Amino acid sequence: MEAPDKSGKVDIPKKAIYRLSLYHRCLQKLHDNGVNTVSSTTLARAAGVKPAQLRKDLAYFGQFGTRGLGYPVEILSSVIRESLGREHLQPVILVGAGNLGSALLRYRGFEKEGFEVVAAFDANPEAAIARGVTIPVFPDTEIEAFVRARAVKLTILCVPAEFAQSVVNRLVGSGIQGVLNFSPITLEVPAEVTVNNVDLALELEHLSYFIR
Amino acid sequence: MEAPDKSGKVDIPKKAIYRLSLYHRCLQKLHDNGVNTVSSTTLARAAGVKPAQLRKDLAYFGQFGTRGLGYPVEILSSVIRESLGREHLQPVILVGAGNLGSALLRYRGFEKEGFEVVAAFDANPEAAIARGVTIPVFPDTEIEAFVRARAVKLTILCVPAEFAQSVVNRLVGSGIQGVLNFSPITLEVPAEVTVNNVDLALELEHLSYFIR
DNA sequence: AAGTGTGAAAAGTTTCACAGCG
DNA sequence: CGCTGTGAAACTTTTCACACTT
Repeated sequence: MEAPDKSGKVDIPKKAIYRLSLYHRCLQKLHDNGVNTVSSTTLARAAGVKPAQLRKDLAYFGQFGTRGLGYPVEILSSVIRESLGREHLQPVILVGAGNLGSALLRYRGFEKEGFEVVAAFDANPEAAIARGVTIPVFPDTEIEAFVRARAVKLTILCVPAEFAQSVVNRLVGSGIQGVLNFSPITLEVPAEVTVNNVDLALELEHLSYFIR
Repeated sequence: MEAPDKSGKVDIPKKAIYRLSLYHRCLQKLHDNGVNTVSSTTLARAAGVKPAQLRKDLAYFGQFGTRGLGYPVEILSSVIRESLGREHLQPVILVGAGNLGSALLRYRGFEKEGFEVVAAFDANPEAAIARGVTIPVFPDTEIEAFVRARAVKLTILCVPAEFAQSVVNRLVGSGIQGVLNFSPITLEVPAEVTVNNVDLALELEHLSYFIR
């Protein structure tokens, strides 16, 4: 009964999609522990949300539970995986392999969750390689060719703030559709491109408001 | 006329507080460029929000603008700074100086925004020091004594997921009130402690939903 | 008995539109 | 005239409460 929105997807709260990733991770953990079935109460506690919210979030995608019993861990996990568009391995590139960028490359957090960082780009590839980065690092002039050739859609952006907008313009022009932006700057992109900002100093500043 | 809530603060949307940090940063940039006065339209564009929202957000804290003219950059900047509790330099510690943690230490993003990371703690301080960290790195057994002695209220947490909860318990027990958590896990803390999660893999997963 | 699925109410947030001030 | 400050409307998201299923 719901009308699809302009992008062709039904109306699902944006925050629900964030939580879906959270549920997905919790389900994987349960699966690793050999759990087959989980109730909304238990899964919600693991994810740090209320049971009613979890049930409502899942209901946006269908009916997966059994009344009186709970949700089948493995099935629910695949359903979420599919809903998030994670059935296929997504190649990701990283642009700006300075201090933060090269640390993210050495950090295995992305691989653990099933993303493959296939290449990095920097104005000075040698410096990044010297920092102990093991994946290929190319000069930033090669971004466009690589993104087009490999049809890369996701990028992690760690360049200094003053270069971020011009780099993102080039990325978008080459076909990038999602940007995980670590530069403390508001990026301007076309509506069809999604930007997620991770602004570390901002997060600290936000915290400082709450510490009485 | 507004009733204060339990914590003694008036009812301000949580998201407005996030945006306040954003405005603060934009104002500093304007100030550096010698701008004295700014309209809601201009400042809102810089911050990536709508003018009406900016005005509403500022109105939660008082009346700072001049009708027909705009806002005084320097005054507004200090007012926000004060509202956020940033008048005084806040000491911050970092726990878990592994790959990601030591990168954050070398990265100067926090200092640039006026936070001083005064010490780091790790199970293996030598390894962190070998990674080129220049601020003091202590064994994690010394966390409690340090936090109490220096009255540290903010911490950046970068320990592996399996240790995060027990470390945060110790931090909270020592008086920490704000945690910037990089571990991909839901932390349980008392209500008076604020946790901000930065979950890198989750952000990527969230993006992958939006790339068609 | 246990636990999902869901309408409807409540709460929270954003946007509008315009009165009013400098 | 230009631009702020703000009530009221619109919209979004969360929570409740209970009918319903296994």
